[in-house]
Amino acid sequence: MAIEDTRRAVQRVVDQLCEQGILTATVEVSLERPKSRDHGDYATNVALVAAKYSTIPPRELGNLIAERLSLDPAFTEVTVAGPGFVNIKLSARAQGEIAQRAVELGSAYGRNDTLTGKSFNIEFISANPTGPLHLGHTRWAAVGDALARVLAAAGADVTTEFYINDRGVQMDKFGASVMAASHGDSVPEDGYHGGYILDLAAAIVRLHPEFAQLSLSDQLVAYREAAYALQLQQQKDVLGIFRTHFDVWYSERRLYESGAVERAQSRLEEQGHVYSSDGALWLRTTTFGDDKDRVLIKENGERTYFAADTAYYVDKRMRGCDTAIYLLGADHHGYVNRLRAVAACAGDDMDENIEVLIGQLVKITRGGVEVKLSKRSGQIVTLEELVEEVGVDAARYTLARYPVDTPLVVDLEEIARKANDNPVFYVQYAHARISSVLRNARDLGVNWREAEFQPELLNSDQENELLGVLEKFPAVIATAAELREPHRVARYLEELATAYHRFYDACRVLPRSDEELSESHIARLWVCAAAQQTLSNGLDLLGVSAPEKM
RNA sequence: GCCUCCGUAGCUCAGGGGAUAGAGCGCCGGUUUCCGGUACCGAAGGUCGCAGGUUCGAAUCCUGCCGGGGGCACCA
Repeated sequence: MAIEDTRRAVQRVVDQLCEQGILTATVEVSLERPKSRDHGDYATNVALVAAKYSTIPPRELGNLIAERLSLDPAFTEVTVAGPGFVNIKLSARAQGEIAQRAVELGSAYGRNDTLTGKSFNIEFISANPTGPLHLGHTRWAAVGDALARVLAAAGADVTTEFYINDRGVQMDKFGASVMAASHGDSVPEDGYHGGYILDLAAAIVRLHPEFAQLSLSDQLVAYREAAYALQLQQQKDVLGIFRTHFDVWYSERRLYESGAVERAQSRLEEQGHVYSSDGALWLRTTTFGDDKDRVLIKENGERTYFAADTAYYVDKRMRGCDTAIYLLGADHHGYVNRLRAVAACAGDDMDENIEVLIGQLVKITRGGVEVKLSKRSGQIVTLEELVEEVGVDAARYTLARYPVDTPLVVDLEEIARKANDNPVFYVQYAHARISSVLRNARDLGVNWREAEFQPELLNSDQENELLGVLEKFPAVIATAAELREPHRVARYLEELATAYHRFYDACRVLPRSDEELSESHIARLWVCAAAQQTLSNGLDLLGVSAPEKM
């Protein structure tokens, strides 16, 4: 019996009390899984909350609720504790059915419809195509991709998007740097200095020897465009290795070429938030909480980067998403208010249609010594290097298991050296261990799926605990999606792995050599399969593999 | 100065108003006749930055302060 069924049962009792005039108003029942097992499978504070609407003190109210609930055969024990908590113990049968449900739903177990009918556009990373992706982008690759999967698992329609900043002076500096390198000259002072510039230059000289014949100004363009194409492809390749998929790669140039910038501007003008001043064209973002108004078109006639931002937002919405989610680094937090104001200026609801998630930066240490990241000096740790050093699974899991608003310190040596102590391996190990047990069952000719499953046999503390954890999975996904916090999935998996290991330690799954196969073994195999499925589903949400052997 | 995030065990961090504040690492001590010991059990370790407030109840919500990170462009 799932938590929601139980909650409804309690709700019915509370509603009844209201109808009978014992409560002057009914209250929404919230049910939780208590931290301590002594407090039952489920607990509710409803008596404490409802006491406001009654002359009866909380504890007595609790007794009243408990009395009525205990009539339900699904509950073996309903008690009142402390100031008035009602603690509920499920029957082994009601609890055990969870295993069967998880197995039968398979990869769909955990999916729910809390966000069904809502569409999201999630934009993350959005790096300049002027260099390799580095660690600053990596947290977003892991978190953004996991968030997209979590939202989809909660029923939402999700589009992931990467915005390519391929216009402006940075691109020209990039092109000039590569051209200089290809001529054997030193790179301009304000250019890009990483070793990758030399590699790009060498590749282009090999692919396009004819560039040398062009005039210098034509060469600059040719080198810029060739380097852009190579660098963008390199970013795509690395993200592919990192299992981070983007549905849409949206180029800033396309934004201009498609007329989206003009369309957005006229949209904003229609809404009446655009004005001229000092020879420039402004958007009145202060109406919606920004510190100052922002310039769309500069005095010299050029559009600002901000103009492109507004166009991009309007374009996303016109392409059909309900909510545009932006994942930005803490160094961009000053953009939050203006972006929200843009939405409002475009006539949208800035609490509904736009969400900006700010993530704190990742500090990297290697053997306890901080690794300074600086693109200018070329001292960078790239996403590619990280993957080579620790692997995709460890990198993704490590970056996705923390809430994004806490600064993160990751020690590269520690992740690499102590791979076995890493939480990701703990979780993966649980999956591999179960896989092994199920393999052994197959080798013994045990066909547990065809045998009768008797959930009431699962009555030990460890089985009970494990089933309880399994049951929470859909709720964990729903919460992670609702709060945009995919790290909750990782934390949940660690809890599940622990519950499984304890179960495994206490409960023999397969018959020993001198034992006959019993219904109890069958029931435990169902639990194993349910745990395996749930671990696999959860790891998949994080983009981490679920190995059958390690 | 203004905005924002953070402050929880020696270290790295979980804890979306509830009961005795948790995990991993590190440290100390245990557990195995056969299913993966990369596991499990136990011990030690805390003024949850400080002070008020709201509440039956605050690590959690509010206010102020202290300390730290980041940000405050007609840059891209």
